[in-house]
Formats: sequence, structure tokens, C-alpha cells
Amino acid sequence: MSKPSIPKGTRDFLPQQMVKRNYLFDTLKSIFKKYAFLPIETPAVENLSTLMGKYGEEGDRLIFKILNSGDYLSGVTNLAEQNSSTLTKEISEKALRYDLTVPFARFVVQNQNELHFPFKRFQIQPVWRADRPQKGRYREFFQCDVDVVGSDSLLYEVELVQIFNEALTQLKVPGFQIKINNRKILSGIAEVVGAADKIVDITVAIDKLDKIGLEKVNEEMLQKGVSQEAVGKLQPIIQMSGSTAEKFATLRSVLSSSAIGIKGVEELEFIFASSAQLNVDQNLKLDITLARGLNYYTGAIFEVSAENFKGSICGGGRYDDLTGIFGLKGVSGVGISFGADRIYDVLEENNLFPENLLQTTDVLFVNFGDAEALYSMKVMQQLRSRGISCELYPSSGKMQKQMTYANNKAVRFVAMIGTNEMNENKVTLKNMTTGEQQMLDVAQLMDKL
RNA sequence: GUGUCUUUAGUUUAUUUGGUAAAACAUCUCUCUGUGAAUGAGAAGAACAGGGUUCGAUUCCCGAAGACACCCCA
Repeated sequence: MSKPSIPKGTRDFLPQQMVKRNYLFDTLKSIFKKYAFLPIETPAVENLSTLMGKYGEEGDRLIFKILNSGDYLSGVTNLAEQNSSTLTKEISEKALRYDLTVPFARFVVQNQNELHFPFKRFQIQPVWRADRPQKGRYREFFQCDVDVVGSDSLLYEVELVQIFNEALTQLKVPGFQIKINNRKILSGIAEVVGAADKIVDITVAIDKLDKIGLEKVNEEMLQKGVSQEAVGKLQPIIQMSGSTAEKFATLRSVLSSSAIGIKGVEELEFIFASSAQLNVDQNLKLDITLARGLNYYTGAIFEVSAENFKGSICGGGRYDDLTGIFGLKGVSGVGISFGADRIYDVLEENNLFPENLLQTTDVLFVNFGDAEALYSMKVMQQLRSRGISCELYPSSGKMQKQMTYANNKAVRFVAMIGTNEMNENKVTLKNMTTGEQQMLDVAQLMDKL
């Protein structure tokens, strides 16, 4: 017999983990609701065409494709001349969702007549990526998304900053930093420098500044084909330092000739100023190296990091054209995503989950025999109607076995109903923590629990 | 897609110049059929169901799988 297993990058969740996960989801949900977002769900499986081309080349590769059912090779023409990428389209027309944002855009277009705009939704569901798993990276993981579509108001960016702040504070995520940038600034930089096609290479290189130093960064850019002149122009930005206000000043002067760049700076300035007014700017940080691979972002982009954790725990941004791809033009959206599994890992590593999460059975009824069992079930019916969680041991086996079961399950009380109790219409209740026990009638029992 | 490491009971780890595998915790039973978390006794359970080298492989080689790192990302 081969051992059963699950694919790498996927996990089973035991009860102890589930209560923690639910705590995390419930916390986020309650906050999302406070900001008036409504829940939706979409299917795990989308049409492959819905997903392809939205995440960049790298993203396309990481989409889990589903093989067509039946004799999927029968319709393929010229099998011998096909390569993997042309063949994929012929033998797979469905795929597992890669994130929640693109399916949401599809959802909005498809259901546009049912929705009232601006439409605020939250969605907590798993997504799948055919990535190589490693620490903090899974092939199946949950995203908790909040998005607004149908408004280009920057107030929503500010609201999302508030949500980040409230959620991460409430969850006690240690040393979280909300990094923010704007795609328009990146476009502006590319415009000024005259290297529009190199913007990704430039940001990737600049992002390594802390790691490899200025010289190596410049070296890398030259290597990627950025001109010497352009690298020269970038120096003030790369070496930008000081307060956020000073950074904005630097950006304004460098980008003065780029209308779109200035627009990006103004947007960020608004977000920073408003956040300061609302007192949620303590962890907000301008980071112009933030690029984000998802190529549908057009305005503000967000990413959140936590102390001692590699990679981001949340991400998001403004996308102006996403629904346009599906045929609904002029609808702007902005949203963020909480990486539940990574946040879980951070909380777990730092021991930040509340202690009292493990809800267990309140009372276990010892089974002394058929008649006693039925009597116990009647009592339990009354307890349950009061919201008390109780269970009966299934067989009248040894007392020890039943007590051990209660003990292992961390049951708080054990109730015993034998012939004596039945005759007197009472229940013997034992407190499993203190060991005390007493005879009570049902009304007293309920008060006690 | 690239690289490094790992692979033995449910879990965590031993073992050997290549000669028939040891333990702890967990599980179950008994000690003890109306009182658990104690003690003691006992049971069941393992080498990647792959390939190769060898008289013989858990040990060496290949393959596979997993973990981690790079890339990218939640």
C-alpha cells in the first residue's frame, strides 16, 4: 500500500488550525462589513480565456489548467506540429482561478445590470498557482479581497489604507508596513528617462538597492539595456532620501516634464495627506521601487510587509481598464488582497493568536446504558436549545475510556446520569478542571454552564 | 524555469566500512466494567510498493517525491 498524500503546496487543516484560521477570517470579515462591503463568491474554475493574459507572461505559466474531459486529443489538428503552448489551448479550456480580482472583473461585467455602482465587495476564497512552493508560498491559498468598482475617487484608496491599518492592528501583525507607489509615477519615470519598455527592469533593479548597493544597481540596469544617459537621469530618484514630503519634492522636480508622472505624484500626495488627517499614516510608506507584476494596475499600488517575514502579506492597487477587457469600458476599480496564509504564518511564528480560541464541547454525557443514554439525550436537547454544546459518549464502555475521551478533547464538564440520577431527576456534574462534582436538576445545570 | 538539501512506524529522531532496524511521544489493551490528565505491564505499527550496482542495499548510484533558496508573488 502506498501512503496517501496530497500534492505539494497544499495542506490539510486540523481542528486546531481551523479555529485559528476562522478567527483570522472572521476578524477580516467583520472589518470589511464595517466599511460596507458586500460578500460574493465566484467559481473555483474559470474559462481559461478569462484568465490568460491578465497576469503577465510569468502569471500565465503559473495558471493551473484543467484538461478537457473525454477524448481531448480527438479535436487536435496536426498533433505533431503542435508545441506545448499551442496545444494547451486545444486541450484545455478551463482553469483554476489565479486570484480573485480578475474573476471579479468578469463577474462585474457579467452581472452589471444587477449591481449598483460604486459596487463594494469582499470575497474570501482559495486561489491556485502552479508555483514552486517554499516557506510562505503555497499552491493553494486563501485571498481575502476587498474591491470597489465604478468610481475613480481617491477616497477609496484612503479607505483601503484605513482597512489595512485597522485589520493588521487588530490582528496584531508585528511591524507591518504599508508600502505604496503609483504606476503613473513609474510611467512618468520611464517617459522622462526615455525607456518606456524598460520600466520593469528599472524597478526590479532599484528594488535591490538595499541588498546590492548603488553601483551594482546601475550595473544591472546597463546590463538590461538601459542607456547610460537614462541611468544618469535616474540617480536623484534612486538616491532619494529624507521625509516623504522631501521625496515628493524630488519626484516633482525629476518628473516635471511628464504630465502623467506629476498626476501620479499628486494622487499619492492626496492619499498621504488624507491618511495623516485620519491618523492612519504611521505605517504608510512611499516606496517607488514597488512595481508589482500584475500588469492590470494603472494607479496606486499597495503592498504590505511584516517584520521578519520575507515577501508581502497583502497587495493591491487601482485598475482602470480591467473590466474593459471583458467589454465594459470606463469602470475604474481599486482593491486590496490579504494573504491569509502568510498572515497566519506570521501570527503563528510570533504566537499572536488569542489563547481561548479552541471551542470544545461544553459537556460530555457519560453513557451508562441504553435507557440512561436516551434520558441523557433528552437533557441534551434542552441544553442545545440554550446554545450549549454537548455530546454523549456513543457506547457504555468503561468509565475510564469515556473520561479519557473527555480529557483529550478538553471538555469542560462531564455529566453523569445513572439510575440514581434518573430516579431523582437529576444530573451529576463534574468540573474537569477542578474535579469537583455535584448533583443538580436540569435548571441548575443550565445556570452552571 | 535554476540551484541546494532531505527522504526510516501516525509524529520526531537513532542505527550500519553495505550483513535481517532502535527509541520517545501518540494510538490501542490490561492494571481499573460510576470517575480523567499518575504508575506499571503489554500490543500493533517503518526503511520512496521505482530502477541500477552487489551474494546481500535502509546505507552506494540513478530516478522520483518533499523542503528550502533564486525568480516571481499572497
